[in-house]
Amino acid sequence: MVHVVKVRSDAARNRARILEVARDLIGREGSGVSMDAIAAEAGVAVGTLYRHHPTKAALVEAVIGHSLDQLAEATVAATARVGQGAPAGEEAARLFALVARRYAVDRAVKEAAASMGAYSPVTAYGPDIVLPADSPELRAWEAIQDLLAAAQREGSVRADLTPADLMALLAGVPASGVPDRVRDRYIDVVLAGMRAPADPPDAGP
Amino acid sequence: MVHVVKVRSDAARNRARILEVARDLIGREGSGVSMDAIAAEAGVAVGTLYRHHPTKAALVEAVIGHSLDQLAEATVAATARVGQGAPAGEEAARLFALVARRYAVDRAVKEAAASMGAYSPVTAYGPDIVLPADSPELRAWEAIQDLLAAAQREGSVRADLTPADLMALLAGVPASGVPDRVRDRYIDVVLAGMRAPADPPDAGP
DNA sequence: ACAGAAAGTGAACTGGGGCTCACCTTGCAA
DNA sequence: TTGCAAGGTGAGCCCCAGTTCACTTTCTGT
Repeated sequence: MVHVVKVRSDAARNRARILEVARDLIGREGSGVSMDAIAAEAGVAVGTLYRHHPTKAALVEAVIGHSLDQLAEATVAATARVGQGAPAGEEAARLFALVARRYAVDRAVKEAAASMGAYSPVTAYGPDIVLPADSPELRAWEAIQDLLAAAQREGSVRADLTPADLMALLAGVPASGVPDRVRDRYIDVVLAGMRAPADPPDAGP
Repeated sequence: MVHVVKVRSDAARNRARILEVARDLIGREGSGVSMDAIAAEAGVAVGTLYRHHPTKAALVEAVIGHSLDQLAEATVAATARVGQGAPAGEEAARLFALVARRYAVDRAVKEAAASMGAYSPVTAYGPDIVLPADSPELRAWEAIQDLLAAAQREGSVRADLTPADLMALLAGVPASGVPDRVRDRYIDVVLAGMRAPADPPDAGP
C-alpha cells in the first residue's frame, strides 16, 4: 500500500515564492546573485532554499529551464508555421528577435547560451550538462535546425551559419544597461548581418 | 640636492615580468584571475605584486592601458589615412575587424568595452573612471568619431550608429572558446549588419 | 486536540580571493 | 667591504558566498 504523502501547504507556497523571486533576481542580475539575497527577498531562510534546491546550480537550472521551455515553445510554433507555408525568413527573423529580446531580460539564459560556446545542443547551466532525449530543449533544438535550414534554402539567411553560430550571435547582442530602443537597434544590426550574403567581392554560388 | 635614486635591477626585472604575465593571464582569462595565480606564474610573492601595483584594479588598468594604446594608435592611423583620401568604409571595416579580433584575444579589454555600456568616452577599468584630457584614449575616441562619421557620410555604415553602439556591438562578438575561423565569421556578420542600411522600405523584424 | 513527520531556521563551517605587514634579502653607493 | 634603504616574502587577516545541521516550528491525518 503506497502512501502518496501530500505536500504541505506552506512548503508549496515557499517553493513557488522562491522560484518566483529567483526568476526575477537571477534574470535581472545574472547567476551571480547570492543565495542569501534570494532567500531574503523571498522572506525565507537560506536553509529553505536548500531544502527545495540541493545546490545553487540546481536553482539556477530550474530558473533557466522555465525560460527555455517558453523559448522552446515559440521555436516549435514558428517551425510549424513554416511547415504550413509561412515564409521562413520572416518567421526566423521574428523568432530570432524574440530570443534576443529574451536574452536581454534574462541574463542567466543569456549566460547559458553564451557559454554553450557552440557545438553542443544547448546547455542548461554550465557546459557539462547533456540534454536528456525528448526534452523540450532537444525538440526546440531540432526545430531551430529546421527553421534555419528553411530560411537558408529560401536565401534569406547566410548559408554559412550553423544553429550554434546563431545562438552565439544572438547571445552576443549587448543588452544589459541599455535602453530598449538601443537594444532593438543592436538586434536589428545583427539580424541584418545574418541576412546579408557572405560579401560582395568574391562570393557567388 | 635632489637624489634621483636609480631603480634596482631586480625590481625592474620583476616589474616587467609581472606585467608580462598579467597581460597573458588577464588577457586569456579575464580580470577574474586571482592575484595569487599571477604571482605564482610570475615566480614572485603576492607582496611583490602589491609593491608594484597598489591594487588589483590598478594592475588590470595597467594591462588594459597597454592594449588600449595599441588600439588607439591603429585608430588614429586609420583616420589619418582617410584624411588623406583613403575610402572611409574600407578603413573603418579594417579597423573594426582589428578591434574585434583584439577583443577576442584580450578579455579584459573586451570587458572594459562592454562595461562602458555606452554614453561615456571609453573606460579604463570599471565605469567610474574618467579620462584625463589629452590621453591617447581620448584622442582615439575622437579619431573613432571622425572615422565613423566619414564612413556614414560615405554611406558605407548605417547612419544610426553612434561610436558607443560601435564599441558595444564589437564587444558583443562572441569570441571566447571559438576557433579563429568561426570568430572571423561572426565578425563578418556583425560588420555586414553595420553596413546594411536600416531597411527603410518595409520588411525587417 | 495531539503526535509526529515535514518543513523552516540561522549560526557556524568552509574555501577562496584581496590585501597587509613584520620581518628577511639584496643591490649598490660610498 | 659594508651599511642600509629599496625590495621581496608569505602567513594571516578580513570579507564574502555556498553549504550544512542540530534544533524549533508548523501542518495535517487521526
